[in-house]
Amino acid sequence: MYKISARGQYALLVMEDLADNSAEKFVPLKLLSHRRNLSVKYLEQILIQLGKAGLVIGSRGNNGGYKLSKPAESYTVGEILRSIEGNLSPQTPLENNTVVSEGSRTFWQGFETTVNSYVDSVSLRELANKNKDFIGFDYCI
Amino acid sequence: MYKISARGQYALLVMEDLADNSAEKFVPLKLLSHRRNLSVKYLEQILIQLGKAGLVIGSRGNNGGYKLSKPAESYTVGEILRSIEGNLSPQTPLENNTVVSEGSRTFWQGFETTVNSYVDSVSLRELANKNKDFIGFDYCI
DNA sequence: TTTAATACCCATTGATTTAGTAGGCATTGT
DNA sequence: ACAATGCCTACTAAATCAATGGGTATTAAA
Repeated sequence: MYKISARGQYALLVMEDLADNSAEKFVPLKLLSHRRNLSVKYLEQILIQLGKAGLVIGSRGNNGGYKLSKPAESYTVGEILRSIEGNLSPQTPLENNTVVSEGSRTFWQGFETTVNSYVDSVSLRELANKNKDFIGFDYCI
Repeated sequence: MYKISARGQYALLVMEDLADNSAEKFVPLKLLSHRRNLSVKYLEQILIQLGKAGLVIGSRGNNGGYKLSKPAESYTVGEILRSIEGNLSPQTPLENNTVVSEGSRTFWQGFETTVNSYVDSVSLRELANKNKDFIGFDYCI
C-alpha cells in the first residue's frame, strides 16, 4: 500500500518534540506521551528503537528520559525513518525468480535512490518548530 | 512497510509483456500467465483492474485476450502503479488529530510530489524490452 | 537505605491488509 | 453447439501492524 507506517510518522513527531526541547535535559516518556496523546508503552517501543539506532540517548531512573544524541540540524529525516522502517526500497521481493528487463531494474533502483535522496535532503531542524509557538515541557500534567 | 505491493509490480511486468507484443493482437491470460509463472486467476484480477482504469482493453470469447489501449510510449509507470496501488502518498493517516508543524506538512507534501514526479518520468516503453531478446507469444504451450 | 520514577525487555492480542485460490456467469469466434 | 476466453464475487491463509501489558533494572532524591 506504499505508506510509511504510523510508527515511522510518530517517530518523526517525537524527534521534533525532542528537538524543540533543550538538548540538555532528559525528557521522560510520560511528557512525550502527554504531548502527542500516545500511550507511554507504545512510545516506549519507538524510542527504544531510536535508541538502538543511536539517534537518542535514554537515561534511566528518577529524572531520566530521552534526549537527542546530536544537534537537531545534523539529523536527516531519512535516517530517522530508516531506523524505524528499515530500508526505504519501494520494491517488494517477489517469489518467482522473475527475469526482469534492464529498464525495469533501472527503474526500481532509481526509485529507491529518489526516495532516499529526498528524505535525506530534509533535516530534523527544518521539520521542527524552531521553538516558535512551542509550549514547553516543564508543565505539571 | 513502505513497499509497492506484489500486484503493482506484477502489473508492471504484464504491461511490459503487452508492450513487447504487437499492439494489434489480443494476448490471452493463459500466455501471460505462462510467461510470468503466475496463475491465470491471479493475473485476471490484476488485468481487470488495469482494464477498469482504461489502461488495457479486454476482448472476450475465442481468440480474446488483452492489449494495450494506447502506444507503450504514452504510458507513464506512475499511471500504471497508481491504477493498482491507489495514490502514492507515503503518509499513513494517523488517528490522533495530531497538530503537525508547518515544516512537517511541507515535508510530507514534498515526499508525495517527489515520488509521483519520479514514477511519471519513466514511460512504459523505457521499461520494456524494446523487443530486444524477446521471445514471442506465438508459441504453443 | 528506602522509595518513586524512570528506562528497558519480551510476549501477546486484535485488526487490517495482502497474496493467492476458486466457482460460476457472459461473450464470441469457429 | 462448443470451446476459449474475459468478467465477477467470494473466500482463505498468511503476514503485518498498532497497541497493550507484565515484569525487571537502574537511578536520583528523600
